[in-house]
Amino acid sequence: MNKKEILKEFGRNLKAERNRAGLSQEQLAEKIGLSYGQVIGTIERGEINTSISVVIAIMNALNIDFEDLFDIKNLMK
Amino acid sequence: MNKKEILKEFGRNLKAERNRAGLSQEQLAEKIGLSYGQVIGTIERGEINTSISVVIAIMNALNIDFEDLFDIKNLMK
DNA sequence: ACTTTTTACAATATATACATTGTATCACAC
DNA sequence: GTGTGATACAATGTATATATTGTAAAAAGT
Repeated sequence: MNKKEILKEFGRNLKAERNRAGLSQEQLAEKIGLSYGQVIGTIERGEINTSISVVIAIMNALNIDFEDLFDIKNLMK
Repeated sequence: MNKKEILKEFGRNLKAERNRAGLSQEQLAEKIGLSYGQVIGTIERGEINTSISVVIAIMNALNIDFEDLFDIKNLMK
């Protein structure tokens, strides 16, 4: 699994989890301290390789684990 | 736990896991496709907020889990 | 003591994430 | 059909991670 694929799957998972939590991109952005919801959009589309601190903030905000965002079994391939 | 503390603990854990694997900063950098070992040094000192793809590459290279690098219980506080 | 390896630290250049604003489209409610 | 909220997408500026090279010091081995 290459970097681009990892980021795309991360984006898909994030979108699903965010919707499950009933939050808009804007609401999630505010919750984790990002200035604007557009950033969440770019992450969900797999366009940017965001920082570990943002990922952790997302995990906290949505109350989910690393495994909910990244499929470990696939990562190792 | 704020961002700076998270990055510092991440750095400490990374250093411990890297030593456990018997790799130098330089060797780990090469293994995960970073150009130079200095970058590993800055991560271990908690100076930079690196990308999720680098963290995943580290997990693969050292054959460890997210929990080995970040203490989930503390992150939530 | 000497050599070798590893790590720390500094400086500069480049790539890219993030901030900010604006526009357009889509979906849904009314 | 109109209005409203959510998302996609573009452009520009700023902040920061990474690339690259160099020097120094600390650590480890001989």
